[in-house]
Amino acid sequence: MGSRLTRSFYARSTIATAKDLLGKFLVRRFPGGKTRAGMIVETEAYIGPQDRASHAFGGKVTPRNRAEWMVGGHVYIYLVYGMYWQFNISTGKEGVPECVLIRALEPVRNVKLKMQNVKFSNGPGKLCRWMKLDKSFYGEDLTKSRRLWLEDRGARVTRSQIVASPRINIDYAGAHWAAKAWRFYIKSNPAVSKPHW
DNA sequence: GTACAGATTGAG
DNA sequence: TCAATCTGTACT
Repeated sequence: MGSRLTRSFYARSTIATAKDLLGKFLVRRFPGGKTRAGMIVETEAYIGPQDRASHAFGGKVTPRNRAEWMVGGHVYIYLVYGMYWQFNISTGKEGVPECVLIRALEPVRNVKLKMQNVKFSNGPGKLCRWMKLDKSFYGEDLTKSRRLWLEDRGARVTRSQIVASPRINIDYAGAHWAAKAWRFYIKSNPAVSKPHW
């Protein structure tokens, strides 16, 4: 269908990648061959070690966050609140702890199967449940994986369609970092997660 | 070993 | 408005 995104797409500026991810398609292939796809409509950039909201703040390396340090295009997935997976993609060069959190997808409509509903994927925890993503994907290379990758299917998102706003639920990072407009979403898209402003 | 809070969600 | 639910991380 579309063309898979390659290393050069991810191994560069995190902010630019977070914006360019809007309109790209996340594709999941299940055992047996069935696939499920959704268009990315909302992202957030995390730019450690200086970013207080980042898990790599201060240059910290832990068993949980080591995937953040990988070259762009690898999966960084972790559990929050004891029950929700958060799907991130590493960005930049190896040794640079930056990543993009995928916060919402617009399901690709499948006329043959039952209609997909945005309610299944309009939040970071929900989209992982919908795509059946968990710790087993930790560190997976999206440029090579046979069960998870990203595609450009020709959808165009213009600069005027991109809204930048503060990231969600990171008040612990302090006013300065919480105010950074590093959350990006497609204007008026029905699958964007709750808080709009 | 123990304490504690979190890049969320859905129910009340 | 708030509980669910559990692991990583910090500290004793």
